[in-house]
Amino acid sequence: MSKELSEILHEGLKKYFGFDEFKEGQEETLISLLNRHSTLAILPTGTGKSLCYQLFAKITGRRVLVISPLISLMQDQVEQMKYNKLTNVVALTSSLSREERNYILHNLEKYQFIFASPEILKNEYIFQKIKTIGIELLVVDEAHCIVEWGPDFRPDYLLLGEIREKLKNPLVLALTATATPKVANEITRELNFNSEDKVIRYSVDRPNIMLATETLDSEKEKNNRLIELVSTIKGPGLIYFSSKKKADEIAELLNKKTRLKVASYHADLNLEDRYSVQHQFINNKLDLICATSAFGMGVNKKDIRYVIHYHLPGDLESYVQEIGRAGRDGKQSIAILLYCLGDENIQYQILKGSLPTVSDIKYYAEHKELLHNIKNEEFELLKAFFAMNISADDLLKFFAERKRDKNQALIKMIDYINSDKCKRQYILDYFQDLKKIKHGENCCTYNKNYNLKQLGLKLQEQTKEKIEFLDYKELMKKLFAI
DNA sequence: CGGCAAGAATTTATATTCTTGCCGGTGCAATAAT
Repeated sequence: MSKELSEILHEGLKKYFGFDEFKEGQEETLISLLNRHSTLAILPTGTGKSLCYQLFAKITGRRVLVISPLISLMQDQVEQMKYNKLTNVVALTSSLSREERNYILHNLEKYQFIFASPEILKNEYIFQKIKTIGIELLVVDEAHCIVEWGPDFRPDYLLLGEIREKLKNPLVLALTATATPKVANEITRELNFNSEDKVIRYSVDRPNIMLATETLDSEKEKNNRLIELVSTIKGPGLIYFSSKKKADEIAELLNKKTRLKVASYHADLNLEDRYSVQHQFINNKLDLICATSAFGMGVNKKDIRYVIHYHLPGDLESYVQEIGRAGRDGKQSIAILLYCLGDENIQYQILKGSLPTVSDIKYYAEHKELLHNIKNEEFELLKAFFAMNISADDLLKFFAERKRDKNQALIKMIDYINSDKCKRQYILDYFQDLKKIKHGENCCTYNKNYNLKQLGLKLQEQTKEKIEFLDYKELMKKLFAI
């Protein structure tokens, strides 16, 4: 495009960050923004997505509001930016003391970068302050949260479009590492993109992560295999579970049966323990973490060598996010999914439990006043949707659709495990990624098919070519020093 | 859903069969009680 813009950008990159070259996607994103197009940038993990809005703000002098899903993430970002001499940064969160908060709100115009959660913007007083000083770029970090969390976990993620309107429609930059075209569409729709706006997409493929799935006959066998794997592959490593209890249990088992230092990580840990575990892991004081999906976002450890899934996640987006934490240093790494027939029941139950039942929706639509007295967490969602003035009929439709979508996504996840075609190609196809890969060494490995019909799940037939696979054990030997 | 463990019940005098219960993730903000 414009040569001049590119020059300005490179100068800024050198001046503010000390780099000579942009990473994949950064320059394209910046040019799109400078041309006044709201932009959804889907860039693989580790490409430095935050540099995009930081450099944009430095060059244009504009004020930025960054929507971020986690307080810890905001705190890390603020710290990181201050370290990089970007001092006019603040995170507005519930962890601030009354004094800090008052001071910040009274001096808000001093800050060029403001971090906030979707929830805190519901606070009228805080929102008015932000609105008054004026926002010229609205950044939505980890934008897949809109789709992943908005409909049934953090409904305030569905209010971001409204927030944008109330802020007088500033330019938007949405950032994520994983989004299928469908998810990307939903993100741009929620954020009121128009036809001029841009979606920048780079391949989700991570060539240095070998993909493996193994099917085992029993939990015992799975545990033995796990012990074997973590004792063979040189870490650091990460094991994902769908259950907090199992994560604890296996962490204990591995501490006993191997020489590794293992800790578990999930939402039952208090903040202190979470911090402690994460930092010990980052500083190589721990070899291995047994975690639920609570672990990962914002964890910047470059040398994770393997990610093992003890349980399957609910969809391939989550799977790609989770395995993407391996090999950020570009070195050969591996993702192994261990599967036992029936494992998907956990996900299926989680799925069902995350959505309000038809009878609850119908009942409370008629008796909304009763909801005010219910403290139970699971009714918070219904409260939030009723507060958005959505009719019972629309809600029923909405959740039925949500359930169908999540079911479909789970079926694809299971199909990925059982598919005997190239795993990498499978993922690329799922994301409708145009990159064509050549199946070869260190690509993937699979085991034999299981009868999915036995699970009561219907599947679409996939056309597939038979591919020659290398010997898994030989590969393991070659890849990893024992 | 479905598999498994703990406890109850049945008789098989101490082991077996039957029944019941349980599993299952992600966080924000703001408030209340020590």
